[in-house]
Amino acid sequence: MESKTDLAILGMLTVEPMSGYDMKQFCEQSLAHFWHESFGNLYPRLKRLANNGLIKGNRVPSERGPDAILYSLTTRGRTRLQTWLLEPPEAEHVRSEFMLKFFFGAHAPADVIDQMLLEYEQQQTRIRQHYKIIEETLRSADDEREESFFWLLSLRRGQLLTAARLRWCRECRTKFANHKNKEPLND
Amino acid sequence: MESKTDLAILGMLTVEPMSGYDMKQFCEQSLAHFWHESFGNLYPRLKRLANNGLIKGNRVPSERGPDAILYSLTTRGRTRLQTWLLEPPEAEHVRSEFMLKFFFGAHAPADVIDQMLLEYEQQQTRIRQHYKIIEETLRSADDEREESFFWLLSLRRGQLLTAARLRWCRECRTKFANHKNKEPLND
DNA sequence: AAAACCATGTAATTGGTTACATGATTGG
DNA sequence: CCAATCATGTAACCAATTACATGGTTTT
Repeated sequence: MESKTDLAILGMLTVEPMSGYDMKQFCEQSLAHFWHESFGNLYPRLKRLANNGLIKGNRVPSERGPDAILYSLTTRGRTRLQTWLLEPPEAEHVRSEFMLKFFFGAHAPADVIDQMLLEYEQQQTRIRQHYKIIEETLRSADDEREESFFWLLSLRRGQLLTAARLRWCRECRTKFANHKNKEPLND
Repeated sequence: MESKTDLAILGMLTVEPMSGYDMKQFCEQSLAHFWHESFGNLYPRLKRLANNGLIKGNRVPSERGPDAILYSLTTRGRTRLQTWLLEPPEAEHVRSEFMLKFFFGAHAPADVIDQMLLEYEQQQTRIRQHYKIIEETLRSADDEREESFFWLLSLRRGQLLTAARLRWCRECRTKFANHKNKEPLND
């Protein structure tokens, strides 16, 4: 009954009270490189959590649009989050269509794979720029929140991984340049 | 109706004819760091694909156990694989429970997160060793298959990413050592 | 003879996506 | 006034996991 989404919600509410809409944005801005949520999942989960007393919601007028439901953590919710943090994380079932395609890339025309790599490189470059902005925001915030220690390290991980992906991309594209004259597998 | 699993199956069958059991092993050995399949998903998919004429299966005696159904690509299957490779990969919905926990790590006792990082580091070290073995196997194979170009580059990506994760892990654990005296957030 | 591995399969469940519907508010 | 953004919600769908069931073969 309890999904990881529930825990993500509880986690986000430790940052500050949020609406479902806020959470979607928080996912896209701050958790994007390791977490994802959709509205169709978020809203029903929020209702359930409120019914179970882990969060509570108040209808409030929004500064920028129609009324929103601002949720905040209850004691039970905070406790649940803390016990979850004590459990070891479950094994992940990764599925990267990009890498699946690349792995079987011998069966595609070379320039198609090359193009795919180019777009991947551009995407990673955009991500790198995004990280830079986040880093400035985090460092310049004189909030001095305890959490910023973990937020900066999470960011750091994203930066190291993006750098590695970019390096791989360039290596690939170089090797590809020599390889390109050959035709795709004649199958 | 068609899932990515179908394409993964078609892809694996370009390597050689395989049974469902073989495919599960292939996923665990060769695609592990970017693809995952379960039996409960694989077997029904294989039947569907065979019914639709994208693959065909023959019951054969196994060298090491009970009879197996050896599947191989049909012309239609190979064509489907090739057209899929031309399409750009879909955006991925990443969900890393490990990172979710880490991001909210300020709400857990420091030594719990430290332990989590330690286990993560050990896991990545094991993966690195696994890659080393695969690399030797791939390089020493005098198959000289066209595909090995892509296989080695896929491996290379795994190695770069694992190195980045290990580096991050060590950075984290160092910073943690200084941070540890502080208590978890008093919430 | 038991344990471990080989091999295939099905049923129940579930967690989540997509698409759709609605409507308020703001900015150009 | 129109488009974009803000905001919440539901219904249909689906892909995949988990758990279960079965039984052959090899190794110890």
